[in-house]
Amino acid sequence: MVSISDVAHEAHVSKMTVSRVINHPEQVSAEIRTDVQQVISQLGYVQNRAGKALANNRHYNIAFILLDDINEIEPYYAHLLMHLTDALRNEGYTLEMRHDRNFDLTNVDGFLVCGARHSDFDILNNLPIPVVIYGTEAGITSVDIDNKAGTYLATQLLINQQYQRLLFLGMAIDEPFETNREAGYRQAMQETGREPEIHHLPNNEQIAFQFLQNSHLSANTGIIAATDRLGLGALRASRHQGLAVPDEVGIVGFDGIYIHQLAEQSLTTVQQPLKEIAEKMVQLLLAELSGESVTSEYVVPELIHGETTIK
Amino acid sequence: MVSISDVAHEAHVSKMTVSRVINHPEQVSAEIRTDVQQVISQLGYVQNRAGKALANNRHYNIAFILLDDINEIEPYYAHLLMHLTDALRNEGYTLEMRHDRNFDLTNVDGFLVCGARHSDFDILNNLPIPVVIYGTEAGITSVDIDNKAGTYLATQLLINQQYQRLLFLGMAIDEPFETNREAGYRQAMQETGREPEIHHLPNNEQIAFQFLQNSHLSANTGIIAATDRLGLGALRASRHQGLAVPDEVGIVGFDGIYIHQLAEQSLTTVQQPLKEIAEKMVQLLLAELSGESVTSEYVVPELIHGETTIK
DNA sequence: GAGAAACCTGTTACCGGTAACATCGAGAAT
DNA sequence: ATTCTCGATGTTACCGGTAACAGGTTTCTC
Repeated sequence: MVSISDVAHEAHVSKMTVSRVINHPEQVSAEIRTDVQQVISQLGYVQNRAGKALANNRHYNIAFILLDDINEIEPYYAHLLMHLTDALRNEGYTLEMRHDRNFDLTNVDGFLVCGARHSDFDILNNLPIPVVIYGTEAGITSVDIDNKAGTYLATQLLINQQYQRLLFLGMAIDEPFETNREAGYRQAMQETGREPEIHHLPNNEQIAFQFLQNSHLSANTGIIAATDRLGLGALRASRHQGLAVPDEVGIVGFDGIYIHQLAEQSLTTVQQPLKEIAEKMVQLLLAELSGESVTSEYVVPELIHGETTIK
Repeated sequence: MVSISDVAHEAHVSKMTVSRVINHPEQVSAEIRTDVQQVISQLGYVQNRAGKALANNRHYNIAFILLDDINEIEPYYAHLLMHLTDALRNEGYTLEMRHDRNFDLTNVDGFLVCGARHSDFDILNNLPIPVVIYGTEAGITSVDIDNKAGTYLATQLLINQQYQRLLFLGMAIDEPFETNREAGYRQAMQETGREPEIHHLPNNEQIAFQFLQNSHLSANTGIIAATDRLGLGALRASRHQGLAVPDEVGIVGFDGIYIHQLAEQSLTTVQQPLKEIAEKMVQLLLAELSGESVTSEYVVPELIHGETTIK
């Protein structure tokens, strides 16, 4: 592996000049700068992360902490992880995965957290290194999807498609993302003078399926599900009861995890833009690391039209 | 963060003695050793990876390269990744994810590769740092599941359950894992004097579903699927045609990715023991890194009884 | 009981990089 | 012409850890 000394020697300058060309190119004369840059690309020099880490009192390593059950969220976990890694790699950082609540500070510069619950926020708020969470909570830098806007869009879609009864399948947990998804539905209903009808269930397609078997379904029903898993349960129940989807029952899920696979019909859904989320999380974390003060950000969900809504 | 110097100072010894207590404890007198160990745990000292990396001419970072389409294999990708990370973390390494064919050597000590195809092996064979692949190929250290044993078990199960016709749904690719899965089926068929019936399809539940709609199904059929996705398609087709599963049609998948979710009935399947696979991969890679010569390993698949086979 | 060997601990130098300071030459100011 | 300033580069020291060697005791050997 070629080191900064090799470059320095080859370019007949000191290591320090090479370092400057990389980190503060404006401090180096144009002539020497191009010389050195040429030698760098000629030798294929890449900075050694360990050396840089030691000199800068950094680790160039970020811990990604997954607090959700991995079985619950595999599909988007994998994608989020991939996008986070890519974004960090571009900045010379590695991503280390964890799935416990130790928040071990050794050899990491910051935390990216996914699936944090109320009970975690106290600890997260008092960590001595930067933290960015995926989700919403006052006091912690976060990136979140606009959940309310998502279900609002979904509900509007089903309203426009003339379904008479509009049902919301929510999750049986007390977390902001659930409350907000419900709020989006409520708002769309209220604006069009409809009575909301809300059921809370565990986030499981089988349970949703069974619940809807108990005479909750009828023709001309639109179902707004708080998650794709619930939406998938609704799809199965509809088909099982001989109700045509989307002609008699329309369904919109939330998350966008089943687009590529599995569903008997592809689910219309509110998709989480995972790449954008990952990039924003990394951007915020690195900004915090360089001492900037940052504010939480929201991303806009996108309605993906599948085969469970009309047209 | 407490450094080795802090420990040395507190324990009234040199840095070198502390280093020895950690890396070569047998070289230090019992008395001093316990002293130092006590100071270490008292101060909560943990080695700095960057310092260690620089001194040892290592990076303590491994690249995990995913060459499969992430959409194809999300579910087990997420789990494999988690187990790999855990195993490496125990040894002081981080795992860095990639999904391209660059095999960039900078800042990594070795590669773990998943989803490599024939065309990749030339490059992999000539990399100057250790590589362990998930799968089989002569010349490259690998960990693989015994695919043949898996389908052999699956086929035997369906034979024992008295299904008359036994169908194998294979994948339409020419890779060892496919050939071996087919071979396990063939062997079990041959040993019981049956005629194999094999169809090759793209690995997609919808395609399997449609294929089986064309009069390929009948009562008293056992289906051995080369993947869970094909198995899921078979399950849907059976149900759609009013064939009772498992009473009239028995189905066994392969991979174990749908155990926790999604299927209308849980799929009986040949499960890949991902934790064991991950641990073996890491163990082999680290052994190679310390100069030992290693040989590829196989892990034994386990039959998971779901609701698509009898009892 | 002297020399050798074994054992234990400390010292030095280095891994690759960068901050802080030192140096040097050229042009500006007076 | 002399000093001042500034821009460009080099030198030194250090980040945290470890290999290689040095030095000091103790134990063994005959």
